[in-house]
Amino acid sequence: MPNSTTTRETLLDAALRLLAERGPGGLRVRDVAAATGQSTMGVYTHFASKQGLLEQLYLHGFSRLGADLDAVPSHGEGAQELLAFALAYRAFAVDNEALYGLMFERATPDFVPSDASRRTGLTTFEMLAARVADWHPERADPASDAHLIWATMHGLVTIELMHERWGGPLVEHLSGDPEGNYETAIRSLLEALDGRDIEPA
Amino acid sequence: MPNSTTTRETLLDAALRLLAERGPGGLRVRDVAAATGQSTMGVYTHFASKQGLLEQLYLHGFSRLGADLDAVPSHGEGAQELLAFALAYRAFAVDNEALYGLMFERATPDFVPSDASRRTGLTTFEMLAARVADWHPERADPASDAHLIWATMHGLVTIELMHERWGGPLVEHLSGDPEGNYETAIRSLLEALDGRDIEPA
DNA sequence: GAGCGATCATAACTTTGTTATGTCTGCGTG
DNA sequence: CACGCAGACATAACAAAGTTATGATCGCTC
Repeated sequence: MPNSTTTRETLLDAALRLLAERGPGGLRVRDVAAATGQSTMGVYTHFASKQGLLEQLYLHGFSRLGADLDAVPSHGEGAQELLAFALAYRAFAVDNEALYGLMFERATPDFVPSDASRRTGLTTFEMLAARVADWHPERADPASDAHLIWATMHGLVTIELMHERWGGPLVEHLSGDPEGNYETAIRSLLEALDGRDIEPA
Repeated sequence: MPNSTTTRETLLDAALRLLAERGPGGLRVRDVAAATGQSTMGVYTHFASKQGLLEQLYLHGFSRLGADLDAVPSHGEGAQELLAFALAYRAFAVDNEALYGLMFERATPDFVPSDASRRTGLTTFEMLAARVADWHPERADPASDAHLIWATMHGLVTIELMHERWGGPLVEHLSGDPEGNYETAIRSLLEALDGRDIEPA
């Protein structure tokens, strides 16, 4: 198999490009193959099915997201570092909207990642949990805070992307500066969580 | 048109049932029609297209959600009332998983609600914003807090549903009592936002 | 050099949304 | 009362897209 991996990579690249261009709903097996000059069967020989192809894109997405999040410097002071982490998370979602849809939204109707792939995705959460644990080591249950923070990041990003996709007003109050709104919201949450310790009810 | 609206209702009911049974990806026009004893064309005469049918389900969902949220008593004391509101929001999502997917996730790939429908959805956010404004009238920008709270509710619910759908461990730490985890997270957020006022940095 | 497995093509099959076309019923009008 | 027309519904065909069946080619191994 001399260039078989290369062909595979070519197909993956084409799939990634088409995914980004046309969104998760517009990714067609025929087009992926045609974009590489192959016949439709190429996808099936290399990925067994559309599911298999999507799974590779899914894993690729987590690999990229993991790299982006790792690149956030960890020497920051507490909340500042977490804020940067959260901003990197949003940047990934905005810059890779379709991929984010595949990974975290249900943008591809019948795609269900395998257990192994899902476990890979888990590492992303663990990266966040580690930062949270660093932030407040004395907190009894950092995973609980990490859960809340992740849910907030994900919710904010999802709503922003929905906004962007649908053009129209969803929460018109928030149009204008999405990144600023996101930062404000995350800052609110972090400061709030910070204050909670200082002021133990 | 003697019983035409009735036929329409029958189709809508069947569609809702099939949506709940098989999820958004499993809703087929043929099956909706067949479930009512009609031919496929019945859907097209009454809803013009699958999009049209989905749009009615979308509106129906918001109607139901609005009723559920309105039913939350508004005489509660501040955060307590908002917590009940948030729990009602989650209950709707969990009890109407597929509908929630249609309304707020991208579970139906190519469905895009019309502007009018989207505006209807906006009222849900406004209901939350009103409660938040009641909660802390002195807050300068209640819509901003409402945005954060909605994003958090939505994020938590989305992650929980993803969990449930995929069976496997996503954040295994959180398996066990989803409603309890949700309540804890929301309570954290609300207490934290509350504390932020008392302690103005 | 023969066979075998992997890669790739052509073409057919299947599902599902959609459209074309026709029938029938009920109702308002001349 | 006959006419015709509009809406509801059926049958059947069409189109897009995932998939499978089948065959051809090429390289590698025995």
